[in-house]
Amino acid sequence: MALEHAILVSLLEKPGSGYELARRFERSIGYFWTATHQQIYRVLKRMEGDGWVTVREIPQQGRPDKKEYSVPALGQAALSRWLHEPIEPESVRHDLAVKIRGAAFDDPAALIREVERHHQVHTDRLAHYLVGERRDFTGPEAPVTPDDVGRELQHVVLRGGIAYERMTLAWLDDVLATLHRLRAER
Amino acid sequence: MALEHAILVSLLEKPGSGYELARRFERSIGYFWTATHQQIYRVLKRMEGDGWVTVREIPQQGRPDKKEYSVPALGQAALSRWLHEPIEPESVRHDLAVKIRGAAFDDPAALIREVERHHQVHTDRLAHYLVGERRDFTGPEAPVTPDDVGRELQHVVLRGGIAYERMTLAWLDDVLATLHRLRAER
DNA sequence: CTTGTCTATGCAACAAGTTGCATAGAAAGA
DNA sequence: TCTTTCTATGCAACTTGTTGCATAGACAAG
Repeated sequence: MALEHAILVSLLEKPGSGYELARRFERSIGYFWTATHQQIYRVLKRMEGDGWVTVREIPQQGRPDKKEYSVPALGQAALSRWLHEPIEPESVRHDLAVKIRGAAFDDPAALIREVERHHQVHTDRLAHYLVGERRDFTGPEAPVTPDDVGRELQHVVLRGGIAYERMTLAWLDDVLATLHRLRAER
Repeated sequence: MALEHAILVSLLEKPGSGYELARRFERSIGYFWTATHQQIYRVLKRMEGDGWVTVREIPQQGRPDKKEYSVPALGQAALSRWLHEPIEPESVRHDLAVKIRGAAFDDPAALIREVERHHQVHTDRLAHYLVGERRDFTGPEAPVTPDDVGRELQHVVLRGGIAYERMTLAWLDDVLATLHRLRAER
């Protein structure tokens, strides 16, 4: 499982509670790794048992106490081990592609709205990435310190997200053009 | 679950056995939807129970009998229903992105080989797609018949795969350049 | 004053996906 | 001849991931 490792990375970048992790998985990290809060709480429990994370209870006034997790040496070692293992290039699960091929046995034109909806979602994601990029990665390049290494690596991952959204939008345009053409020719 | 629907699409395109489906899921369909043979057999059993597919036993000499599945009206109706439901834009699981961000807490240069390996895999996939495209989708465009609709839709999905691989390769080049730069600056 | 949202954690049940193993004959290669 | 690969199907056990629900105080909107 790589959820454990995604959590380790996120906690190394910044310690936080399960709840905070869940929100990060809806934003930055969630764009290339998704997880629900139930999953995160369960895995955190196991990781705590394995000594990969340590907890610090933080009492709060007016809201439930939170458990702030951070990563001790044992957890960082576990991450290192994983980093040195080869992994399989990702396997995709692309519902929309299945639908498009399936539309041959139904009405292809009926898919236009669905594709437009996806187009909108990806447009929004791209805009969101670009805002984040302008906010976090502009300005003069400072000399390389350990922190800048992390910043550079976060930036290259973000550039990947941007490239992915742009490619997807161009492809969805292609899909829409194809669906419109098929409808016109029918 | 969408595996059922991916199977319906594949069987509508061409009836076949569980074994044949498993192989298709390693090739064309598998590039946007993966499944192992155990999963396929199990789901086919359930779909048979639901009347979404029908079986025809085909005795063979010299090798085990095979069960050829095809899709009756009930299955096609199930597919239609799914096609008219909205779906969530896919959630990605991109191990490599997690590794890249994680490398900030280890040695980024150690990731170079892994990234190169992924680059090679995606280069091969792209080449494979391009061969398939030349084989199946070149030549003069025939007038639009129902079969051509399917062909057009398969082509636009394949173009999506090609665009994805090209984008990924460009991004991996960016990642490699970044990792080399960080190593040089260290 | 009631409804809804936010913070914060968690259990239980279920669905989906993975891994390991088993069978078994045919054909091809070492 | 022996081993491997291919065709063809399947069970059992396990790991992951999803869905529904529960608790509970604070705060904001209607």
